Amino acid sequence: MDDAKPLSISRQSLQRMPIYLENLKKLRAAGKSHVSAAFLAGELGLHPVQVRKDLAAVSSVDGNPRIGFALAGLIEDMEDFLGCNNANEAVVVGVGNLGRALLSYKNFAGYGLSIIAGFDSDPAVAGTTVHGKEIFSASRITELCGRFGVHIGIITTPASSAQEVCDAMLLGGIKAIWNFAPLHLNIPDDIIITNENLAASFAALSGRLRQQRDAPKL
Amino acid sequence: MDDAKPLSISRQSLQRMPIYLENLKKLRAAGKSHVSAAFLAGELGLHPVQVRKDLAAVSSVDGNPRIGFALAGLIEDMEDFLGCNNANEAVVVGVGNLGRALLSYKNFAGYGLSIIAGFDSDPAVAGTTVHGKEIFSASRITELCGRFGVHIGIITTPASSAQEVCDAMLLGGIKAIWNFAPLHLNIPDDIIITNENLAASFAALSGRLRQQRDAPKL
DNA sequence: TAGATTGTTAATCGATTAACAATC
DNA sequence: TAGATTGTTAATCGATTAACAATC
Repeated sequence: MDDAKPLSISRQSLQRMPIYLENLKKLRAAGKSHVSAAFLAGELGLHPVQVRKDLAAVSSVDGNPRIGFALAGLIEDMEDFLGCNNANEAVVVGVGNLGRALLSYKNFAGYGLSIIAGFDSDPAVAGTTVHGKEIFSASRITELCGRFGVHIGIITTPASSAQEVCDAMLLGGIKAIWNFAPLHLNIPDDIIITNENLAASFAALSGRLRQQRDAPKL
Repeated sequence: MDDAKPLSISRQSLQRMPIYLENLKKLRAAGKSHVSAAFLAGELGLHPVQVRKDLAAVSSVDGNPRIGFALAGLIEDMEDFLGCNNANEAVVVGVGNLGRALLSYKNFAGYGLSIIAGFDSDPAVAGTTVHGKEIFSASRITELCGRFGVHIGIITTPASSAQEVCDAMLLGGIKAIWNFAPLHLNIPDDIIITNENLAASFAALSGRLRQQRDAPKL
C-alpha cells in the first residue's frame, strides 16, 4: 500500500523529469550521495515545492528530512519512470539536415531512446547510412515500421509530404509522433503527438523580445 | 481610442500566432477573402473561443459577424504583430548537424527571421560557409555580435561549452537566447530564453506513450 | 428577419506557490 | 534538542472554456 502513485502526471512535470535525471546523474558523477529538492530547485531555477512534488511523484521511497533524497535510488526510480531501460525505439522520415541531426544526436542514448533507421523519398539518399543507421526508401515506411515493431515516428519532411508520411506511419503501427513539419496533422484521437514547430518557436522568442522592448517599463 | 490592445499576451497565445499566420496565408493562396475563427479552430484542432481571443488580440479591426475576419487585414496585422517586417536577425553558435539544419532552414524567412552567421570553435569549420552564410571562429562571438547588432543568439553546442558561449553572447549584446544545449544556463533576469531540449522532448513523448499504454483504460 | 459569428463576462480547470505540521 | 527538509492541504494564479447578449 505504499506504492500508490498518482495515476497520471502533468505534462509539464513529465517534461521536467529528463532534466532532473540529467542533473541527478551529474551530481552522482560528482560523488554526492544525497540531494535535497531545494538544492535541485536552485540549480535549475525552479520552485522548491514544485521540485519536491515532481520527485515525490516518481520516487519509490520517501525523501529524508534533514538530508534529502538518496541519489542512487532516485536515479533508478526516475530511469524506471521514464522507461530508460526499455530501449524506446523510433524511426525518422526525412533525412535532410534536421533528420541527420536527430540521427546523429548523442543525448538520446542516456534516456534509452534510439532512432534505429531513417526514410527518405530521394533515391540518392535511400540506401545510404547516417551515423551507422540505414536509410530506406519512403515507400517502405508502413512495411518496415511494422516489421521493426517501432511505435514512435519522427517527421522531419517538408510540410507538403508530412500528412502522407504520417498516414503511412500510422498504418505501420506507429502510436506516437514527433512532428517537426510546420503544419497541423490530422490523426485519430488515440495517437500521441508532439509538435515541434521551429519557426514558430523562433518567432515566439523574437516576439517576446519585441514585447519586452516595447513595454513602457516594468 | 480603438487601438487599445492588451499590453501583453500569454506565452501560449504567442506560440500559436505563427501557426495561425501560416494557415491564413494558405487560405489566401487558395483564393479566400474571409475566414471565421470557428473555421480556423476546426482546421487546427483548437477551441473556437481560444482562436477568437487570439485573433482579437492582434487584429486592428473587429471581426465581422456573419462572415468572419477579412484575410488580408488579418495577415497584415499578424505580420506586424510578430515583427515579420522587422528582419529579426540571429546568430548560431555550434555548426554541427543541428546548427547546419537551422542555418539552412527555409521556413524562417516567412516570419522575417534570419540567421545571418554562424560560429564554431573547430578551425576546420570556421572560415567555411553554410547555406551562403559565413562561419566565424568562436573566439569572435562577443566582437561580432556587437558589430552585427544582433540581439538573438542560438546555442547548438555541446552542453560543456554552452555556458561559456552564452556568456560571450551576453557580452556582445545578445538579449534573447534560443538554447538547444541540454543544460540550465545561468543568465540575468532581463534576458529572455527559450530552452529546446530535444532529448527531454523525446523522452517526454515516449513517457506519454508508456503512460497511455500502462493506463488501466480510459 | 433568421442565423452565423462576433466580443465579453463569468465559470472551470490545471498547475504553481504558500503555509504549516511532521520528522529525522 | 534545533534545524533542515519533508509531504500535504489550502490559496493563488493563469489559461481555457462556457454562456450569452450584440451585430451584421
